[in-house]
Amino acid sequence: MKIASWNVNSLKVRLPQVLDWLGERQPDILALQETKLTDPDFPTLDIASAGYQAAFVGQKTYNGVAVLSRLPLGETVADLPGLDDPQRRVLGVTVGGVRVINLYVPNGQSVGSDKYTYKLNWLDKLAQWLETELTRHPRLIALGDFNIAPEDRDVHDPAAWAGQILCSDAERAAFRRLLDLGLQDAFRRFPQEENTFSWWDYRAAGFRRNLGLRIDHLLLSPALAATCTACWVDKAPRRLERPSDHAPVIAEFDLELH
DNA sequence: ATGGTGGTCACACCA
Repeated sequence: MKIASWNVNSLKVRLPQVLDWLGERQPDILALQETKLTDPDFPTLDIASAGYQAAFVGQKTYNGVAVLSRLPLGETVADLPGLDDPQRRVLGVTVGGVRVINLYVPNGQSVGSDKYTYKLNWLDKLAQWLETELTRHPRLIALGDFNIAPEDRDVHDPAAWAGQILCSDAERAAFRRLLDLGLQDAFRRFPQEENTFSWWDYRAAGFRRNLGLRIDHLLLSPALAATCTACWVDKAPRRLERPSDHAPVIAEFDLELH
């Protein structure tokens, strides 16, 4: 069983790449962020033709999340409890006994800005909700674009990024709080090459020079972590023409969904 | 100093 996360930065533009990638990698579940589509515009038929059902919640221009699955989708939720938020950033779905929580964490813009305050409050509400969800669902994965580089080794130039947005102490503390709930960073359960990232700025030839950050994560409950056999970043789609600025991250499990 | 989107054809907003 494979579960993946990919911030596609417009599903309208990236749909051909997503369909190709589904065919190549054959994930059981794919969580998408930044679809930037309203629900009537979601490409349900194209995705069904590829063999996947879809749950989605979107808005015009910004945000938007979706979960694609080969198996039927169960209980769905699209809001963080305690946060009255028109921004479509959360989609929880139960698939084959696994609780899948797809997240597009706010970017935060810059430390100290209004958007930064919103991000930290959002992460506080997220932690409270995940604590509850973990009591209800032993097998849980919280995955997506967290917009947080958890440690200096997740940053191409830690000195330049020190204290900056995506790397600030408060953001990293919010990420650690999720780990303190018992969630495990799937990527760090396995040996990895140094300077492996999941996002590279479009500007200044960031990808070619590997000036990236690891901000896309798959966090596993203990029961799910026990079955995880691999976690890796697939850089291939980032090399294509007109790529997303993020690469997909995949976790593999010794587990059959049913 | 790039890219996606929207609403206009030049630029603002967001990442």
